[in-house]
Formats: sequence, C-alpha cells, structure tokens
Amino acid sequence: MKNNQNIPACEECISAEYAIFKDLTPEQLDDLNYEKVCSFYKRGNIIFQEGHRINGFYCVNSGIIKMYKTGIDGKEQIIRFAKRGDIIGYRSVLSSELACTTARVIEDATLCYVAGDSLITLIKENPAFAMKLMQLTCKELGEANNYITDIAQKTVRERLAEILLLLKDTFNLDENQVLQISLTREELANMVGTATESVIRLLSEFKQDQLIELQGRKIKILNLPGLQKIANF
Amino acid sequence: MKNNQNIPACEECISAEYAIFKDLTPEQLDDLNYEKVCSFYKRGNIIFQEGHRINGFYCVNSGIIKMYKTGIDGKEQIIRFAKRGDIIGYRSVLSSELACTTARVIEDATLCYVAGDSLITLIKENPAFAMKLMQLTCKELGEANNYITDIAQKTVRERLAEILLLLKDTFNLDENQVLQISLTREELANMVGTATESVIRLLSEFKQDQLIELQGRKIKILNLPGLQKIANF
DNA sequence: ATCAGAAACTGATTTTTATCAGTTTTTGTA
DNA sequence: TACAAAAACTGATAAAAATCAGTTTCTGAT
Repeated sequence: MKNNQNIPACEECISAEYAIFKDLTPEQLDDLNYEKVCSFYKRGNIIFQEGHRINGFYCVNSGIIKMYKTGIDGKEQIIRFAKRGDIIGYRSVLSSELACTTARVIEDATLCYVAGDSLITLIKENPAFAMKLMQLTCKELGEANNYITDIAQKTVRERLAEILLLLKDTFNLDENQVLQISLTREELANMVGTATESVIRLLSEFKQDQLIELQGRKIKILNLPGLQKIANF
Repeated sequence: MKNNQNIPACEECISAEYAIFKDLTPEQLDDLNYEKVCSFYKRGNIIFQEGHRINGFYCVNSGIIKMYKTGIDGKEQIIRFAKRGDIIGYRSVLSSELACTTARVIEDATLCYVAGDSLITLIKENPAFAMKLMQLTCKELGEANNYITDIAQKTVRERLAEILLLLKDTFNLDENQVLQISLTREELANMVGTATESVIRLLSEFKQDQLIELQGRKIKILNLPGLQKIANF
C-alpha cells in the first residue's frame, strides 16, 4: 500500500454511476479533497477486516474490491463487489458498529480514505447529501432482500446463472462477450453459496449447453436469454 | 380496517426500543401527531403489497406484522417482522422505488400512517433524526448480510435452531418459557428457507432431543444452550 | 525456464433436503 | 357443538448438493 501518489480529485469520481457527492457545495468538496488520504492497494490486500473498528469510509477510485463475511470453517460469503465510484465502510461509521465484512482487493485498486467525522458533518450540514446516502443504503437493503429470497428458494443451478448475469450487469462484457471480471471457481462458489466442485460441474454443463464458453477464468457469454431462462428471471 | 379510533400519541411510541422519533422537536412531534392516520388491522390483512407504490410509511403501535417477498411459485420468503415501535415502508419512500416486500398482519395490529413528504421534510430539517434513520437502515443492512451468510452456509437444521433463537430475542418468552409469537409450520419454513415438512420433522427431532416442547403452535424452549450449539453460535 | 503450490477438474459416494401421497389433528366458523 | 377446511404430521422416494479422494492443469515466483 502506497500513499498519496497521483491523488485523484473527487470531482472525477462525481461523474461515476452512484454520484453520491454530486450535491456537495464547492467548499465541502474542497474540504473533502484536502482531507482525504489516497492509497494504492495490490491484489490480495485487505482494506479492512470483519470485526475491526473502522473510523472512516473509503471511496473506490479504481480497481475492484470484494466484500465478504467469514462463515463456518472460514468459508467466505461474498456479499457484494465495489468498483469505481462506490463507497465502502460507511455503514460501520454510521451505525458505530464494528465492520461486519472484510474488504479485499481482487483487482489492483486506488482508494481514498475519509475520516468518519467528515461524513457525519456532511450529513448534518447537507440534507441533500444525507438523502443520497440514505437512498444508497436503501438500495443496498433492497438488493440484500432479493439475495436472501434467491438463496433461500432457488437451486444452485439457477443461482449460478443469476450470478453470471449479475456480474455481466456490474462489470460488463468486452467486445468478445467476455465477462470483464476474473474470479476463481471458489470465489464464484462463495457468491452462489455452494461448493467449488458444484460450480465447476455446473459451468461445464452451461458450456455443454452452449450457454457459455470457458478459457481459464475467462467466461464468454454465448446465450444470454438462455441464462436468463435458467436464472428464472 | 377501522380508522382513527383511540389514536395513540407518538410520544407513547417514543419509549419503544428503536426510539426513532426521540430527536424530534415538540413542534415536529405535534405535526406528526396531527398529520398521521391511525388504523386497526385484523390478522391476515395486507398493509401494503410488493410491487405497489407506497407514498408514506407506517409506524407499528401494536401487533405483529410479517414482511415477506414472494418468490418462485408464490412461495413466501419472510424477511423480517415488525412490532411495536418499528417503522415499515420507509425504504420505498426514500428510494422512490416500489415496495419490494408485502406487509401482512399476523397479530391484530394498530398502525399509524405518515405521508412520505413529512418524512422527507423531517430528514431535511432535523439532522439528528436523519442520522437515527440512517443508523436504523444500516442496522437492517447488517442483519440482512448475516442472514445471507447463514442461509448460504448453514444446514436447515442449524438455521431452524437459529430462527427459534431469533424469535426468542425478538418476541421473548413468557413465564413458562414459551415463545411469545405463534407461527404456522409453513411460516417457520418460509423464514428458514426450506420445505414445511422439513420444519415439522426437525421440530420433532428437537423435541425428541429435549430441546423444545411442542403444543400446537406453542413452542417451549427447554434447552437454550443446546439450541445455541446447534445454531453454531 | 523450471518448479512448487494453487486451482481446476473428475468420478464415486454419501448426505441432505425436497417432493409426493397420503392420514390425522387442529382450528375457526356457522 | 359440528363440520369443513386448513394445518400438522408420516413414510417412501427422488433429486439435489456436499464430500472425499484423487489427477491434471495452470500460474506465479525464483
């Protein structure tokens, strides 16, 4: 982890999808730019860990982070990913609880750290920002509820198809229809909530059925409607 | 559903566990008291339905509400319960999305309805209230994440034991160690995310193992540590 | 370029859980 | 209180998924 090299401006991030900072005044934005600490993290680095205290939040400038909880026998359950424009760790700051997930880099990343006090101040001083943040939390909560229903009611096969579609929506396909994120079979299993071997077998089946094509960790989507049908959408 | 009989004062609710309205000024509280519409709902009544627009939120004054999503083949997935002092439906107001769950009364209830505009106004005018609401959302989000990990990694047996413990914590036991909430086996199955028959069989096993005692829908907890051990806590 | 360790894969087997088809019991209502 | 409907229960069976025990392939570090 290296600090403060090529500090990206918050304004750059504003254009990102979840424009959480769009409603800040120029002064508030200046403060944020001045106060934040930017760091570079390599693949495998841990940004924060389940059960630890976090005193601020992180804004992802580039790279991909996986957020997971550690369950039985240390098996990871991946809750979500964070990419450019996403913020992580804010939940702990707001609820004053210990972090309930671990954040680990899966693609080299640059993150800006902002102390929790600044977040609280912004919420108090800028109702529009507070609303945005609340909407973000509510959105995540809605997604979590969907996830619960899916895991509880769908088969592993359906869930794997659904996860592939989710990855497509989150990280897009390149010009060759290949998923723009590289995950191990184990990581896929930790998203779906199943055994690694099951993911391997099901991916082979999907390949057999001409739904996808596999080259190592590259997954090429051949038949999107077919996957949607399996996922029960 | 009957309206406006014996309108309970918001002040009464303030003493409830999640004192979400504690930070309101006397004037704001007066406004809320004046504006709210109170209704009585019988068991089975639906307060709002998945996919419908909600223009306000509800505060539970008494009774118990189950919040569920409808999944495959109409199978319910119970996400959470709401009881005295809890608020429901606020998520949709904040995120301007359609309701993602259905709210149905399982014990006769009195709820106060407050228009969404009032909620937005309160958030904008009272930062302390905004913080409280945000903390509530974050807390729910943390619980949802735990739920995801449990469903994905634990066996049905472990999950059922855990749900019994959760019900104990939420609704308490009476003087005879009996769970103070009455659910059908199907509703238990819809919380655990399994088939009704599986719940029936596992409850019998728990009974056999002297962990619980069953009398119709009454569940008496005999061996709390035993259940905790099974739940993997 | 080599090599060790990690990841991916395969087949056999066991365990868990769902499903189906019925019977019995309970419950709420007329 | 009787009765129909709903819920609870039971046993048999099928399906889904996990586990185990390997082999093969890939990958990153030296």
